[in-house]
Amino acid sequence: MPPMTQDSRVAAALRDDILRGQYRCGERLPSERDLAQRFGVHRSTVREAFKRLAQLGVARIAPGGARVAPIDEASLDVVEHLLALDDPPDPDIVDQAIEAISGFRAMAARLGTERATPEQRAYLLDLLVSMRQTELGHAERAELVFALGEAFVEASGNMVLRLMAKGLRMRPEQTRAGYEVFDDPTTRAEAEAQLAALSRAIEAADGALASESTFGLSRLFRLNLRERAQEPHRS
Amino acid sequence: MPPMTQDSRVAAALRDDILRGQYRCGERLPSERDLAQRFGVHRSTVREAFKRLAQLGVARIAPGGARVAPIDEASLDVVEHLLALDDPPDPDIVDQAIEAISGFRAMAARLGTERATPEQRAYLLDLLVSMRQTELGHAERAELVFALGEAFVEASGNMVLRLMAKGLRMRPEQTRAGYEVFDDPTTRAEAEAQLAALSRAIEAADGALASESTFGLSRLFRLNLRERAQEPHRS
DNA sequence: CGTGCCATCATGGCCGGACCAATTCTCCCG
DNA sequence: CGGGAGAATTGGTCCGGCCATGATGGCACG
Repeated sequence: MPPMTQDSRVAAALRDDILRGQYRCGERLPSERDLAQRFGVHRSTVREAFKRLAQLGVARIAPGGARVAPIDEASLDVVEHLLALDDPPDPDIVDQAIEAISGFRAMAARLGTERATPEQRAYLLDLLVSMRQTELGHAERAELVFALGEAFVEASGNMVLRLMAKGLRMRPEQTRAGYEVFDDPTTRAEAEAQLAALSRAIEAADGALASESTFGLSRLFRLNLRERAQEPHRS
Repeated sequence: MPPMTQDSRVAAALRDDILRGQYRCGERLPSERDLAQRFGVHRSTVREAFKRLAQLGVARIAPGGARVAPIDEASLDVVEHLLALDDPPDPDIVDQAIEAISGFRAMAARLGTERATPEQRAYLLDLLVSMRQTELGHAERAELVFALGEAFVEASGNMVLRLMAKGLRMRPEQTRAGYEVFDDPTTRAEAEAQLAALSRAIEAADGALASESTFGLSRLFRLNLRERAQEPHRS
């Protein structure tokens, strides 16, 4: 869908190389002229790719040579690419992302619950009712969980939150396994309890309770997902 | 400190124009050739600037014309520039940013508290003790508050959290007024209570309590800051 | 008068080459 | 072995040009 231009191709290749750790932090990348020859493009095309890498925060480009930037100078946007690097991605990265998303959802739930209009509140409760239906495939449930997060962000009316959410979206197939918590009777009961608490929180505009129950729910997903990731693949 | 290259100059000018709303969303930006003439640079320089804008997510560049992208396609990194646009910046943006930061700090406090090593826990408690000192200027207090947030993020050991934190840093002078809560006896008592709760949370590795008390503390700052912003300037 | 189609133009994508200043590298000298 | 001068490399910017693709306007037709 995105027009595959040459400069984006080059940028993607270099970005993935960097994120994969092919160049140590601080190490000099090949020169623009070298890369131009290697990729069979003009130097100005490589320069455009470099500008994107610099904006992404993975490279620092300066006279004398472009160098790999320390990871903590990167933009939040790199997370998306880190998760897309391999298939399956590094389970460690996935777990950290899920954990961050759990925390973020708790935060969105709090702010959203405190600010929601009556209509938004009704919609949120609607989503929760849907989620408690017995017969739901993992895909449908994943969609509801996603929609719930988006609804909280929307209800918060906070643009910064929206931008954060954008940087934290994961591909559905990477989270789907988490929803198996609804298959096991024990974990299902706990999930149901958290959903009930979340409903009460929304009705009462209780941000703290919304935050807690959302985090508890996300933790169930996360722990389940981590167990699944540690099992040997059966495909 | 960053070398002021021509392309970064052009990119900054266009970015600020866009963020200031000079171009409506979806509207076509001037052509590369026009801008090159307007800024007195070569077209390839403008192209490099465009690539950065595209990576920032504020412009979508395609054959036929570059267009302004909808705000929610932007990177979290735009927040920094939104806050730097005017002096003083739009109080609405500032308030949303502070709110998001409050939520983020609560989330970091939770994850950090649950994961901290004994050494990190000791350091966190140390910071809290420092913050409860009576004689502290707003600047020193601001530094401590900042350090506390960074310490929680560090303790969480979560890289995604680190990246989020980077996108949420505010300039000290924009938050300093919030620390006046320690001047008023009433709010000071409340702040002290939250700090005490946070200490207990860290000692007990109680993530939920850490989250609550951190959010409560941040809210004090935020409400105070908002009041100050609404007062007429006395400078 | 409205409408759909086609030629034309403008725009971005990319290329080849060039010059400069600053950095980095190399090698020789002390 | 250390240091400094000169050479090579590198990024920053510019020039001018070609191409394919969207945008645009005018013209013929209904």
